[in-house]
Amino acid sequence: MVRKKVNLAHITDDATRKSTFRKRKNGLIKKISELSTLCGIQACLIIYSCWDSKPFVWPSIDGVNQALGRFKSMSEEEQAKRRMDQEGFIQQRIEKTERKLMKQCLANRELEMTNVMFKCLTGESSVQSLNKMVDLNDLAWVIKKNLKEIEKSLGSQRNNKN
Amino acid sequence: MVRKKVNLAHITDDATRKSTFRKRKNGLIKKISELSTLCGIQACLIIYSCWDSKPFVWPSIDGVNQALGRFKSMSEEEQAKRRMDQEGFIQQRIEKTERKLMKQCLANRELEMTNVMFKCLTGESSVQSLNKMVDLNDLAWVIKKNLKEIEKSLGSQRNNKN
DNA sequence: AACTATTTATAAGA
DNA sequence: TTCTTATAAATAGTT
Repeated sequence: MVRKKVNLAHITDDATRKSTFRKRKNGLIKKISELSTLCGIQACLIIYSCWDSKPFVWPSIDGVNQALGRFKSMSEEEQAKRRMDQEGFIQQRIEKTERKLMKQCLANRELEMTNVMFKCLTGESSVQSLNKMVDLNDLAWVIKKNLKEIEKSLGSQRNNKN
Repeated sequence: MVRKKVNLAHITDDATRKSTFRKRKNGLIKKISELSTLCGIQACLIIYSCWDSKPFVWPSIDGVNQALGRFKSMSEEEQAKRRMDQEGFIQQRIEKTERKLMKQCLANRELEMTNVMFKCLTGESSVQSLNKMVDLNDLAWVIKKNLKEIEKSLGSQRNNKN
């Protein structure tokens, strides 16, 4: 262990640099999404790295995070009520479809935003830009995390009741 | 003191929200500049808040404005063509889902949002742009609805288990 | 704008 | 890569 104070200069070792990049990139994404949620502001983050074939863009996932924030701060009663009037079978279908839809919506948001912004910033032609579209795995990661948060939130609320 | 764990939801108190924004914005700028230095990558951060009259841009507003200038000076035809390309590309993806109509609606909003964002960045009619930004809430509403569905599903699943 | 008790992020190591 | 853990760094609440 023995963590050292970070030396603010370019990391020369390839493996270390890549590892640091992964960790700090995730940290940054978390921070910007928190800032957006907490303070209700618009923000955009673009990261180009040699390790990702496509530029990472965090545009308005902000909308989702804000929605999640509101969801989390909902009163327990509302949530309980919401849960009550549902039938299992149909919800399973809804869940699947809605997840898919949300993913699709986000993906398309990302595609558009990335496409336009990337072109703006680089002045590249549209064909080249299309090849550099957002990595959908990044989106999947965000969605997965959000869903985990929801589950956690629901779980702990439930536990509090019992 | 007695610092609490941060509640990830919109801060309602104005003074607190502003204070938090100032602190976290600085933190974010520090983080992105560190990431850039340490890992030798390119990154861009844009923050638009109601407390700053101009959007904050890192690394420099000049570089971004320059890039955006290229976009603005593009011919009308090129922009129209570009837009068609995007919609065509996205449409293909949409056809894979069961929710074509809803998606199209969102796509249109996205185009508007992108335009608005660029207007903000170029400092062009920032007041109008800010007002339009609020329309993002409509989009958030749609996504929020989806999330509520997921919430219901998760809740009933849990109930079914017990 | 400064201060710290805490939380949060993360450099190293496994 | 992923996870763990000791420590550095960020920051919420307060003055």
